[in-house]
Amino acid sequence: MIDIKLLREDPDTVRASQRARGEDAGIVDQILAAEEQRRSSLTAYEQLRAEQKSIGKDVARAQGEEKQALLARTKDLSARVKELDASATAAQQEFDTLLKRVGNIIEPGVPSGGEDDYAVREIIGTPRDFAAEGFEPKDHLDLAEGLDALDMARGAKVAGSRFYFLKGVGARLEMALFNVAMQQAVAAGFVPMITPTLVTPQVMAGAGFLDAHADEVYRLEADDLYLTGTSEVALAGYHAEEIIDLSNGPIRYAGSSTCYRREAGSYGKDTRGIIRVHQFNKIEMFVYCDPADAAAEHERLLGWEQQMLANIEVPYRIIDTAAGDLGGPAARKYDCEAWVPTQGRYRELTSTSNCTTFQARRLGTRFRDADGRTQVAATLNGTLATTRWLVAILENHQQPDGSVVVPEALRPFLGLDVLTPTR
RNA sequence: GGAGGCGUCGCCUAGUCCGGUCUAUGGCGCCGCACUGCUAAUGCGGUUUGGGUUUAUCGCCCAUCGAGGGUUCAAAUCCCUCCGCCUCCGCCA
Repeated sequence: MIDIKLLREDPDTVRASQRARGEDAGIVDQILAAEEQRRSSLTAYEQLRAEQKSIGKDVARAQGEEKQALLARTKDLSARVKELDASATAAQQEFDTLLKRVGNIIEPGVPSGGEDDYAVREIIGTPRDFAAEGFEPKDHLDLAEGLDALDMARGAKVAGSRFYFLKGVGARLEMALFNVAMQQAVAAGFVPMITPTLVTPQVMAGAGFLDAHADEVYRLEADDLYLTGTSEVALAGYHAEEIIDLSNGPIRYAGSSTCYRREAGSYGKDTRGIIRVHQFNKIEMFVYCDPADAAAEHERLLGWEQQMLANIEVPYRIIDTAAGDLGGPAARKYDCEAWVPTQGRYRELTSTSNCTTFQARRLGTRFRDADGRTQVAATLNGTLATTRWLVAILENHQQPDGSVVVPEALRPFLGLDVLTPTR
């Protein structure tokens, strides 16, 4: 949720942000009208309510006929107060509904447009030339099956399409990767967290995942809970309705969780292997900080992602996601995309978003600034490792015989230098 | 799953039985001022959060006693539902 004060004082910035996202700029005027309505009906209610309370005190003191007269008056008043209360509540709801439809104000410099209008910020490393090496690279599924590291067929048997078993060295590789990620996070001062993967509707909505992403989310109707698609959700809810202490700098959490995504509307896309699956694991960085520090913290998160990507030694690029592809809560988003040789293109491995105060405002997470006043905190998130990283590791480090060289940084955690095919 | 107890503005706590004078008591902590050679002690004042009004301030008003409903002219207080914590019983990885 954006700041109504900003919308009131600088509606043009909000309109420009909406246009860059390809969304309705006209909503700004609707909100201003609804806000006007909200305030006037609230004032009307409060005035009458004050009168009612004041007469209430007289009632308590009065006796006999005087008391009866006051009671008659205040009975009538009571009914009118109820009416005004109802209309003030309705105006507030109308206003809230409209305000929640506005995405976060994009940061200056974010490219306008949709999914394909990203700007490439940097390209790191060079893809291997398999032709020059004299062999055709296998895709991650062929490699993993050769290593007996992945069982898609039985995943489908047990849970349906887009489910899988990581097996043997596949399971070990993921655990090694996650251990490296957690070790790095702890060294950087992050507090490790293993989070709930089921959350209440309030938390899911507060984190911003019931707006545009509602189709993506699994819901457990019998219990009125949602399965989270990232530990960001639980970590955003962690300090909901709290005033947190940021006087010692940002609070940084490294969340580890299984992630669940319905992948609705992606039928036929990425059906091979574990690029796009309903369930995977992830280590996620999540930060609460002073909004004034948020842009700098965003760069730091990107830096930690890059440090982690360097550990797996794959070529990748960094893109500055276009406004229309940001999702509601993000003001800016950088994705790191690794080169996938058999696809001849870059695929997302990490994503770091600066949500500024958007999430925290809705969740009620505030801090005390230097003047002792409460202010809405900023939240940011970024990926440190996911199951999908295995795709990039396997494909980029494969050898002609189907074996895979283990990146140096993973070896101490995996206990293997090379993964060798079993068939 | 069953029975009982509890939930008050940072922490502790009074108030709930019996609705109105609660503008929620007191202590601790914290902040400011005064006093003091310094510290301590002492005294005085302040100290939930959100919103409205005004906006340079002061101020005034509304809401907030776990959450949401209800009864009533009036609810921390009475009723209902839910949540959380504690104790006991039952069941079970």
